[in-house]
Amino acid sequence: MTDFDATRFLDAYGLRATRPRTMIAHILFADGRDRHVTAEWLSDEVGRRGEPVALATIYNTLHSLVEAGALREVRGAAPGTIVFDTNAHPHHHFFDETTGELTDIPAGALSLSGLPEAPADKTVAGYDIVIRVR
Amino acid sequence: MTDFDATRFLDAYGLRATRPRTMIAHILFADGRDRHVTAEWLSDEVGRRGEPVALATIYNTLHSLVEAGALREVRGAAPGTIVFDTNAHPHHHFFDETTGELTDIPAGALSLSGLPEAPADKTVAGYDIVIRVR
DNA sequence: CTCCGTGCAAATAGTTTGCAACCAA
DNA sequence: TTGGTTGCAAACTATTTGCACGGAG
Repeated sequence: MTDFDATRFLDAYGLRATRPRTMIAHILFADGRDRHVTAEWLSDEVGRRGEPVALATIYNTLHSLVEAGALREVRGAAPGTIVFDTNAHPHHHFFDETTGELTDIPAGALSLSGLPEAPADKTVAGYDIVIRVR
Repeated sequence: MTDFDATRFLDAYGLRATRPRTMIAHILFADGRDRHVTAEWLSDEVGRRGEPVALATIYNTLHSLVEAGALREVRGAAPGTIVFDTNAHPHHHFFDETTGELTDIPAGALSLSGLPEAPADKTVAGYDIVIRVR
């Protein structure tokens, strides 16, 4: 079984260990796998495992986790849905236009050459590369 | 003045020259500049120049133009809004996280090395690079 | 004349907010 | 105790759809 300690995990990110957050942390981080989840999927999954959590709380928690740095919001997926990535480190994605599925591109498999300068008095905060496949 | 012929332009893309389409073509393509527009901005701009057009028609037209290849949908901008780019050729963008503004990156200023293989039986349809600045 | 395109209003989808009740520290 | 959290329902934003009317070819 998993020896994942959700309370400790949340604590490390400065978040109180409440019931919803504990469940969500388990689902997302217990096995250390990289996941791409939507609020809706997560809500369903929470329901499947026990007491449901209000959708608004799902969003709250996801955003808290993003802010804390445990999760990353992925841009470039189908418009109209936010995808959260349990891999918070910089990396890029395949986006399958047919299925809407998002897959990681193995780190280091890809790099940019000639990163242009940011416009005046702006700094580059990062970059997202989405390879669209069909 | 502009010698832009919207009817001819639309015709070239196989689209009938109706009033809404003519107005939109003028706004987007008359001066040949590259533009990033949202449906809402376009709707306002149409209103500013004369008879308004139903928002649904704005969307219809934009999608027709995308399908025809005159316009490109940009992924990776602020979630929840579709941005249409009058530059239909492959190129990439700066996304200003503060203002939500999208700017073109001069073509050729940027290239990708080590484009990874697409997952099994998929083909790469293209890629979008968004450089986030702050 | 015919059919594509349009306008309107209503429907959706996804996400956010306001606020009272609640509970971890 | 007390301020951070939650749940619910209602609000919102962006986009899409259904359907009758209208105009381009």
